[in-house]
Amino acid sequence: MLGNKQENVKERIIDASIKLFLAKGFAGATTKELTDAAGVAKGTLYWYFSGKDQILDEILEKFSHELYDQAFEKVKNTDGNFVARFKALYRFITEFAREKKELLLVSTTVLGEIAGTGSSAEQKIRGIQMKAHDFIKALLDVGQKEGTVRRELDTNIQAHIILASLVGMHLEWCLHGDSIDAVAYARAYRDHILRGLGIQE
Amino acid sequence: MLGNKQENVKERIIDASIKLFLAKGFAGATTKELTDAAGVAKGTLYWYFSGKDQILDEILEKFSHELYDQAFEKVKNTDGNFVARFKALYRFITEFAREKKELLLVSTTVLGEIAGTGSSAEQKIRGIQMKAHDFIKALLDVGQKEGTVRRELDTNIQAHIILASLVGMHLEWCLHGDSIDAVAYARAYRDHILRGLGIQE
Amino acid sequence: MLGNKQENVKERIIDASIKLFLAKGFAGATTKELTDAAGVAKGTLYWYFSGKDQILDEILEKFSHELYDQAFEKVKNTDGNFVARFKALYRFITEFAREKKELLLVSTTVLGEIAGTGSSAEQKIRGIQMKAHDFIKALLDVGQKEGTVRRELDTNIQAHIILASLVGMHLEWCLHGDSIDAVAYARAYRDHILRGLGIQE
Amino acid sequence: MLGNKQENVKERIIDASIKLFLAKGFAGATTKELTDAAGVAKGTLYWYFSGKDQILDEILEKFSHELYDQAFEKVKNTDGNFVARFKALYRFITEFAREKKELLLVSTTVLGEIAGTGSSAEQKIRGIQMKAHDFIKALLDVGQKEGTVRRELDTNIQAHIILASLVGMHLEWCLHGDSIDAVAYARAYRDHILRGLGIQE
DNA sequence: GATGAATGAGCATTCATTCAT
DNA sequence: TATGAATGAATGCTCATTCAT
Repeated sequence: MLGNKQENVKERIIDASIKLFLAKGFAGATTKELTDAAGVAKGTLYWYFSGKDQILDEILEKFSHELYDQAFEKVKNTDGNFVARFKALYRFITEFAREKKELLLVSTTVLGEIAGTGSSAEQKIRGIQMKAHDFIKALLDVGQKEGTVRRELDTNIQAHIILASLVGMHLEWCLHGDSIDAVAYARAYRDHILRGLGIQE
Repeated sequence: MLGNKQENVKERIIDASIKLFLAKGFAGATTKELTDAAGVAKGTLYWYFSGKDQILDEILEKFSHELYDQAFEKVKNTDGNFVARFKALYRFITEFAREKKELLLVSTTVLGEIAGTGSSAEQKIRGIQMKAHDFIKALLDVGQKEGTVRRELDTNIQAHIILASLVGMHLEWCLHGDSIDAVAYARAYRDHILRGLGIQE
Repeated sequence: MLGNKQENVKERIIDASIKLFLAKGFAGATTKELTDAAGVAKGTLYWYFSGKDQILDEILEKFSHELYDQAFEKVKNTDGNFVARFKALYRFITEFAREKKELLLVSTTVLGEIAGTGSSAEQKIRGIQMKAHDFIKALLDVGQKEGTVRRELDTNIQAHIILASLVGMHLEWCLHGDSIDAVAYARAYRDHILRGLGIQE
Repeated sequence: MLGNKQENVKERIIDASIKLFLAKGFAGATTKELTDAAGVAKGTLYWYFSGKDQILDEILEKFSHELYDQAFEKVKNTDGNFVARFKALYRFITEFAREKKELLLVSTTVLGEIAGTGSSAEQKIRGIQMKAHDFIKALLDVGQKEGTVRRELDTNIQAHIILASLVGMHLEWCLHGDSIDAVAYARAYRDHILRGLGIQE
């Protein structure tokens, strides 16, 4: 089908862009590199996207949908107390990180580059972060009610801390990815956060 | 003295660069903007620096020296157990963050942009992170020996986690700086990490 | 009939092109705009025309035929002296300008854009102008013989002047079309030219 | 002096642009051709101008000042009746056309190309034309009061006609410049207009 | 030391044209 | 006939860097 082929080209451009934005930054990756890597002509980029900006936008959209939306869905369908739900969330994110490492990393690393530019990508990232923050805060609130999460903690701040920890962890993976045992690291990180919330296993 | 004036110009360029790299990213800030903000002519930049790259190098050098070297010095001169020493470290970093917010942030945010480029700035950042990691690991090792830090934790991984948390925290400040009570947030973050290490206050 | 439909498509492309060349100039109007306005796909343009250039060629052809050829025919069939024939010519042009304003204007306005390019369109415009010049000169020569047009005037130059006046008038309509009473203006212009030829009404 | 050299470069770019806009149209002349013809690098254009548009703006500014402002000044300082003043105006324009042929022509030929674009150049052209129209109308009004210009003519329309005639004459020069005896043509044109105003020599 | 005019490689983007369907 | 995805040369423009003054 035509539809398949078309989507294929668009997908190839996005995939190439994810890899190149990660390796060279958003500003550092040129459209020529993008299209060369995708195996299409320069002009083809502009048939599928309005410009470089929109590629980043679609990457973030994809990230938001594939990671957070699905993660939240997963957690909603998980029974048990806060610990079980947080572990489910963490497991999903860790698995995602293994399969779609670059998609996760590019969303994190581009963040510093575009923060403060007022671009539509920045709006989108802020939106994603806000949604994630609110979701985690709601999770923590339930955790406090059921007595799993320490009562005296400010769930708003703790949600910020958890998100910041995740972002920091992703950046570490980006910088030291090869020299780290990702599975052990992720588990240690998860337990660190749980202890930080006053939860002893 | 001439010497003073020279240093003054160089310092002005660095200060302007810190602000602009933070606001627009490294690639996004142009040399014209840098020199305009510093109040010098375009050519002057090349009297003091070999190019844009070297400005970033010197910023990272400055960051490494002013934050980590001094922080480590401070901690070395602090008596008491791990908790006291970690709090001293954390206090220094927090105070630094208040006084030289941009210097701290630019070092963090530029990170994602240049990771994977193989530039000299990337080497420098990796070096700084490694030094910081080793220092914190050593701190944790001592903490384990004195019984403050949980024995079963892998201090190598925990050092990574602590560093990642700091980086994540700085990025949060960068993105949501205005809507966050920095002092309360920093204290909560510190205690979160301590609990993550198995330390109950 | 298929034949009808084909002509219809071609006609639609030409009509859309006339409007767009007028609004945006020849170089300023893109093939996408042309085909969008005509309601056909981009590729279709190349079934009916060899390229953008040929559209302009056909517009000029159409213009040459519909305006000048018919105007000359009309004048040839008009009895009476020079004044009657000139008025007939002028009336035809004015009526044409009312009905097919854009066709007339595009032929005039594109002129400046393509003059000196050596394109086939330029050849065609020169040819049209030359034909018009010769026709008007012949008209003036007869006028002189019958004693209507002043004897001492150089009919070659006067023909140039009349043509230049027509072109200038059309450009004025293009620039100030809305703020001008076209009928009064055209009549005043006609009488101005007649007086310029030494003819008092 | 530096000032001289700088002005020289800017002047060279403007002169080259006038020639190229005339030969290839505004859209048809590329920045590379402009800078090659001026003997400077591509980037230099952007040191002196904000872009191609601004070159056209400055050309029109120059045209407005050098032709109309000075022509109007000349006419104001001319004694005698309308005929004397109109001849002075015409003489100035004709002399200008001989010395700065291209500047005059480019202002006329670009007109059709940019009409309707809403560009700043279009605003400027309209402004120039309006100023010229008002000036000529005022001249005609005085001519009517002193009894030189026919009373029953609408000076507003006659001013339009005179301007349109001038524009048409310039375009003729552009198209048939080489095959026309400019001096004889200009004089014939002038007398044609005067007769059109009801003035017999 | 300091300037800023000048450079030109490189950038994102446009668009007339082609061609498989 | 008609389509529209794909092309790539060409465009206007940017910007790190150089260098004569």
